[in-house]
Amino acid sequence: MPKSPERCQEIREETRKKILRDAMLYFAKNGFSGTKISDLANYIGIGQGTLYLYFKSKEDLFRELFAVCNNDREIKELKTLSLLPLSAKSKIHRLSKTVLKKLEKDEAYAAKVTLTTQVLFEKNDYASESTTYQSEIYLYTAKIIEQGQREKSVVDGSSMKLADFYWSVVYLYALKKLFTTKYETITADDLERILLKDEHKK
Amino acid sequence: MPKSPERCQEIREETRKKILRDAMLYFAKNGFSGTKISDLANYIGIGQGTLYLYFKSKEDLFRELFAVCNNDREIKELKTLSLLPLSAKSKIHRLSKTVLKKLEKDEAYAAKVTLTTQVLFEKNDYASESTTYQSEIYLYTAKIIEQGQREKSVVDGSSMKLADFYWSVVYLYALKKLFTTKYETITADDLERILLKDEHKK
Amino acid sequence: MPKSPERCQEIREETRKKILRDAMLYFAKNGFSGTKISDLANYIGIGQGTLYLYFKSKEDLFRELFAVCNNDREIKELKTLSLLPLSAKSKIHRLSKTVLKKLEKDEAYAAKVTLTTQVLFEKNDYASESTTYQSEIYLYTAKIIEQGQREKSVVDGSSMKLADFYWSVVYLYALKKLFTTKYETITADDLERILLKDEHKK
Amino acid sequence: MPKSPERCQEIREETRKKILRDAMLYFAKNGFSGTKISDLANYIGIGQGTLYLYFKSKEDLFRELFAVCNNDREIKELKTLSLLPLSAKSKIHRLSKTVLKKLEKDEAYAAKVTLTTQVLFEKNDYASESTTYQSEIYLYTAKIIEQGQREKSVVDGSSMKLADFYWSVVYLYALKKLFTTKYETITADDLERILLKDEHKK
DNA sequence: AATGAATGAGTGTTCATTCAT
DNA sequence: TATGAATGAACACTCATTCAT
Repeated sequence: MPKSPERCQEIREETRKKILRDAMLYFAKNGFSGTKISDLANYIGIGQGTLYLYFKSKEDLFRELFAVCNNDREIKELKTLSLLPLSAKSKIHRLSKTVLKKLEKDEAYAAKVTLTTQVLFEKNDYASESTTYQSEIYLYTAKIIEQGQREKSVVDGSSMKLADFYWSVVYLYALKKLFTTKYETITADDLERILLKDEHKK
Repeated sequence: MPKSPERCQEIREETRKKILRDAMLYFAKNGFSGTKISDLANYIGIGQGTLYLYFKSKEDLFRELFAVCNNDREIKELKTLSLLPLSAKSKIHRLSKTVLKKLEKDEAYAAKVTLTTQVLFEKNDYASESTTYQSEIYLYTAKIIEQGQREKSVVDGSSMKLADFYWSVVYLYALKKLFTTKYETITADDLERILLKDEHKK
Repeated sequence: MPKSPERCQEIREETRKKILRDAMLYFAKNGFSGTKISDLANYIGIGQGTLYLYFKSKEDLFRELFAVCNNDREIKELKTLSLLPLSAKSKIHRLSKTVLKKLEKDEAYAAKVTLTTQVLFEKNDYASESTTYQSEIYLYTAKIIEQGQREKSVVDGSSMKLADFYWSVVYLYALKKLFTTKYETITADDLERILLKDEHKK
Repeated sequence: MPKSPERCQEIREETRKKILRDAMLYFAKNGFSGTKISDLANYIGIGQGTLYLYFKSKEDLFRELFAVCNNDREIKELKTLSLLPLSAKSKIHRLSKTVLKKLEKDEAYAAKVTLTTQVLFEKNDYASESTTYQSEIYLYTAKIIEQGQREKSVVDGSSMKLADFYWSVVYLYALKKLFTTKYETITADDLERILLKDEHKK
């Protein structure tokens, strides 16, 4: 006496989404080896066995999670930004404001960033995937930086190094958001200073 | 006839030191729950049982490790620096150069920093100790920052926030040192830019 | 769909009972430190892990076992007997016959008695609980003995000492039952002789 | 520069004796699997390694201990007693007094008895040796009992069963001596009552 | 001969995964 | 489909035995 097959499929998809969403936060807070399936299932509010109806293993769940994190419209947005007919300085300003706002409002965003970092700690096997993803983000950021260097608004130095520096700081504050109860977040000004030559005109 | 008691004591102390030193690196690279006692013992080059002659449990070993990390002359050095009759700018310059050099040369330093960060990930119970340690480091850094703000060489804003920002970036590059095979390190200039108002005079 | 919750609870309770029952015999035969969890689980016919779903640790299992042993209707039965309007001699006779029959038929009874004794060997920490339990048994036995001394059918001497003597012999034959393959059990007459003055009237 | 070889040998023998003596008590109180070599060595007051200069293994030490317990002049004494031209009643009286006095004064005797019993609990493999030993003791006791039955002073029944009963009670009070802090010991009268028909002549 | 630090096989306990319901 | 009880491989820890001194 099945419900309409489509509806059924729909429900499955919803549960799967819920698991991914909740697991992301849980893994982010506890790390891979620090996460027990029993605790995780309990946190999500489902039975342990149910997890295995949706994912082959703990490893598999983490892998998919990680893929979801990196499969994003973020790259597109950044690409679009980099192509806009604006000064590098204002692009950097816009980017910084957007990113800090997301960090502030969206815990899932922080979790996503944290997971990416965690891979460095625990699961170096995924590092290559991570790198692939980052490289796109870095690529477009580096483009903006190079534009800024031509416009003399951005400091000298390897554009990739600077892009990495910039995003590393973003990662850092994602961690802080997730793990520190009371922290003072940096402002867009602080974040921009990593790249911008000076602020004396302000 | 027994071994000479003094020599015996000496050997014990040496072994203990060796364990702490090696375990620090291993824990830093693998995290607490990612570290198996058998692997760790193997890495150090001793039997599993030997570990338990020196430390009551895995937990206990980690705890002591963590205490060692935070019991340091570093605080003193920073305090001394903060009291020197120098401009804030040159203090910051000196500090930045010293720290980056240490990061480059001393893997143990990177490990130490990483462990402190790891506690945030896995073992929030130690967070308070960590905070205590950091707060002293932060305090003296904040003093230098305030001096710089009076001298108009350092950007405006909460001195604690800025100190936190500065050291967070240092932590970040410790992580990179330990986990990333190929990374471009930042320069002292990059690090200083976090605090300094502008560099147009350079 | 979940199993019906009531049935679930029921199963849990049954398994728990089974573990307690089987473990009692196994511990009785092998002692606490002589019992390996793997062997015990195998003997019961469950997985090692299953034991830990029902009991926190080996220690905990033993403690509960011990509590079960001492939580008994036996005390009540003895109390009732002591209050009946009968001669001490016939009370002692009745008690002796009952006890010897139980020893003969019920291996669990022997195991129970043995565990109590074992505590003396290995786990003196529980001795006080044990003593509490025994003291009630002893108390009512002593009452019967005192009645017998007034009736001149029971030998002189401290009633507690005699009660202890009587039950000690019972314990002894419980041990024999459990550990000796071929042994000649004593008769009720033999057991009674510990207390009764003479049998010349028989 | 050795001491005279004989003296050397002598010292070895003394140490060996000391180990056997102390180990007997320790094993008796803690059981075989309940005894750790480290604890035992500490109790004796020697290094762990030293034990292995005198005994091949823990097992070996226990085995020798057990042999020492059973290799005794006790059998001879009992044999002599059984052959004396005395009434069975007075033989039983003499035996009972001697045994109870030994129990009272000599902790080692209690330990010896306890070890024998322990074998039943933990190390059934030695049971046969134990039985051999006991059988001699039992044999001579049974002879006395049979004499008593002819003389009408001892109760009817299998003489071996009665001998076993008698010695079991002795064992019991050895256990009590070793493990119970405060206990009331039985008198020779109590012990004799196990065998003797009546005491109305007293 | 004596020691106690070192070892690793063995034991207690946990946890990812399976499976009966 | 959903559950959680059951499992055993894997892990933390212990302890009889060895060995350098």
